[in-house]
Amino acid sequence: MNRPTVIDIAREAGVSLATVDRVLNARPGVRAKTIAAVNEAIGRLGYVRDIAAANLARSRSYRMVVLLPDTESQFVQTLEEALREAAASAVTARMGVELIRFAAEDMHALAATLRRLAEEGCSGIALMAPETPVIRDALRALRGQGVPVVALVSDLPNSEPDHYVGIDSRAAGRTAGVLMGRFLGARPPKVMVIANSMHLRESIERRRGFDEVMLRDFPGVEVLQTLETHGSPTALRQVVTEILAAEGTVGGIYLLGSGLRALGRVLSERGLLGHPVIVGHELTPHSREALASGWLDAVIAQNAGHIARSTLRVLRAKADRLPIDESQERLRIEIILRENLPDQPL
Amino acid sequence: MNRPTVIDIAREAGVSLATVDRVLNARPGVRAKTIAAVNEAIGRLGYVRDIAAANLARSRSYRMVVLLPDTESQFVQTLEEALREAAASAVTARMGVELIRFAAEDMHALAATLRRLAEEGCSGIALMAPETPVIRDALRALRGQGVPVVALVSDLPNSEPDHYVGIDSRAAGRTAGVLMGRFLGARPPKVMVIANSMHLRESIERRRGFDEVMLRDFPGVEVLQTLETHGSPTALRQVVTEILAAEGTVGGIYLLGSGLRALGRVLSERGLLGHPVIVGHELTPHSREALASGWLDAVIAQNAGHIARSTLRVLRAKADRLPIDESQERLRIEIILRENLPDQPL
DNA sequence: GCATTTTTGAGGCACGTTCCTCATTTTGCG
DNA sequence: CGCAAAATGAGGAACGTGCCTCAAAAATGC
Repeated sequence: MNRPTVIDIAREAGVSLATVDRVLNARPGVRAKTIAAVNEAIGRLGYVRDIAAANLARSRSYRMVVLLPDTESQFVQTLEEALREAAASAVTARMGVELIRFAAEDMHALAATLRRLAEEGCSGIALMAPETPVIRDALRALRGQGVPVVALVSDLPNSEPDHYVGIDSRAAGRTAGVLMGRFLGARPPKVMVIANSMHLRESIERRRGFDEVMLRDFPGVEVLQTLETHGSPTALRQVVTEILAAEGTVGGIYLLGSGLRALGRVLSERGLLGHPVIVGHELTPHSREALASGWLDAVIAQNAGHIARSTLRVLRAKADRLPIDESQERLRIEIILRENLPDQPL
Repeated sequence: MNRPTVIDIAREAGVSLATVDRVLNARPGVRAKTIAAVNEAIGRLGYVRDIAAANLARSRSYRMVVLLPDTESQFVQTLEEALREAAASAVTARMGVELIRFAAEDMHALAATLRRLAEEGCSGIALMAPETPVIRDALRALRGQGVPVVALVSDLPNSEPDHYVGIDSRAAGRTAGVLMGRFLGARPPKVMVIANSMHLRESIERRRGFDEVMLRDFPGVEVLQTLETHGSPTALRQVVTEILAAEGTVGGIYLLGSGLRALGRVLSERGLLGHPVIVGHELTPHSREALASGWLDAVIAQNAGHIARSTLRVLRAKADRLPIDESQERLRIEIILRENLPDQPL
C-alpha cells in the first residue's frame, strides 16, 4: 500500500481537491462541517503531508539569522563554526543562514539590528545575548510580526522566546559541584571560584548551583568568594596570585567562564599544575588540550554541534508552524573527562 | 539569486538536460570529457541537488529493517522505543522501518532471517548482535548485494559493516575506571566487577578499559575477578553474597552489564545501600531511579534517542550513496550523575 | 422566493528532479 | 571512407503539493 495523497483524501471525504487544499493550508472559505469531514478522512486514511513535495511546490526558502556576540571567547567561536557547518548542510533544505556578530557591549546597536531585520523580513532569528529591556522590546516586536525567535545558550525568560536552545545553568553548576566535591579527596578543603563577570545570568546561576551542592553534600569544604576577571588574562593572574597569597593552597578551582589558558600559565609558573582539582565549562580547543594533558580534571559542556543543528531545526519547525521533537532537541549537560574526550572533529 | 537547477547546469556546460541527468546519476553512456565538463559547471555554479525534488521524482521509499535481540534488558527495550519513535517521524521521509526481535541465542535463525531479507530485498539493515561466523557470512552476502549494513551498539569488525553506531566500549570502560577511582576516596580500595557474561565483546572491552585506568592511575586499588551472572538475578545475589563473605567489604562495585535492580536489593538487604561506590552502564528507568535515589553514583551511557536517529539517518544516507556527517553521527560517551540526569522523556 | 454572499468544484501551471523513448550526431575502428 | 557503436539531444510524463482563477452550487438574509 502506498501513502495516501491529497487525491485520496478528496475522494474519501467526497469533496474536491481544492477544498482539501483549503483545509490543509487553513485557508478561509470552508464550512466547519466540511473541515471536519476532511479532517476525518485524513485521520481515517492516516494521511501525512509529503513535506518534500510541499516545500518543492511552495519553492519557499528560509532566511534564518543567527546573532552572536563578538566576544573573543573560544566557546562562541566553536559555536560559530558549528553553526557555519550546520548552515552548509541546511542549504539542502533551502535554508539560508546569516551569521552576524554584534558588539557585545552595545545593546542599542543590537536592538537596531533586530529592528532592521524586522523590516527586511526573515523567517527566523536565533540570538545569544543577555536580556536587557531594549532587547526584550525589540524581540517582542519581532515576535508580534510572527518571526520566530530562539534564545541561544543564554535564556531570555522575559522575552518569551519561542524556544530556548541551551542547558540549565543552575544544573550545570550543580554538576560541577559534585565533581569538585568528589574529586577533592584528601586535598585541602578550600575552593576558588573564578568568573568573567558576575553580571551575567549564567555565571550567577552556575555559582548558585555549585553552592547548593557544596553546602548540601560537602559541608566541610570552604568555597571562596567569586573572583572577577572581566575576560582579562592579566586580571586573572592578579586575582589568583592574591588569593593564593592570602588563603594558602587551595584544593580546587572552579572556572565559571573563560580564562583557561591564563589559569594554566599561572599554575604552571607556580608549580601547581596538576595539584588542585580544576573544573571548567565548555569544550574548546584549549580545554580539550588541558584535559588531554591532565591538569584540567573535568569540563561541563553543551555540545556545540548539537546546539547549532538544533537551532536550525527549531527555527525551521517554528517557521513552518510544525511541532518540535522535544526529545531530540533537549540538550544534555555533558561531563567530559580525559577518558571520554571525543575525537577531534578534524 | 536563486539556487541553480539542472537546467542552469546544462546551459553552463553546453550540453543537454539529459546528459546532465546522466552525469548526476552516474548513468553510463557519457564520455569522460563530457562528465568533466558537467562537473566543472556544477562546481562553477555551486549547484546542490534538491533532494526533496529528487526523492519526489524518484517516488522512492525505503524499507529499513532493524534487528534487536529479544533479551529482557532494559537498555534494549529503551532502544527499541527510541527506534519506534524515530521511525514514526521517518515516515515523513518515506522510510518504513521494521523492527524485528530475534532469539538471542539462536544465531542460525538470525542468519536465516538475514538471508530472507536479502531475498525479499530491503534498502538497509541495522543489526545489534554478537559477531559469529554464520552472521558474518550472511552479512557479507547482504553487503555484496548492495544492501547497506549498520552495526548497532555492538560492533562487527570482521563483517566490515558500512557503519557502526555506538560507542567505543574500551573507552567507556576507561571512563568508568576514572570515576570509580576518583569516587572511591577513603573507602576500602577493593572493587567488585559484575558482568552478564564475559563472552560478549563489550563486556571484555569494558573490563579491559577499566583495568587499564585502574592499573595506571589507581595502583593501590585491588580489582577483583569478574563475576558472571548470565542475566539471572538469583545468580547475581549468590555471587555478590559469596564475594562479600570471602573478601569483606568492598569500596566499589562496577556493573558491566544489566542487573541493577537485583544488585540494589542485595545491597539494601545487607544495609550496604549508599556505601560502596556503584558505577554502571546505560540509562534506563531502573538506573535513572537508582541515580535519583542516590545509591548509584554514575552511569556511563550512550544516548538511545541519538542512536536511533543516527541509525536511520545513516541507513538513509547509505541507501542514497550520500556522504555522512561524521560530526553529527559520532556518539558521545555520556557520564550521568544525579545532578545532570536529563528530565524524564515523559 | 429572490438576491446576495459564501462555499465548493474543476482545472491548470509550477516546483526540480527522475526516467523513459526516439531521433540525431559524433566517435572510433577497420 | 564508410559503418557500427557510442554519445548526445529533445521532449514528455510523473512525483505530491501549492496556489491561482473562474464558474457553479449551496446557504443565507430579507
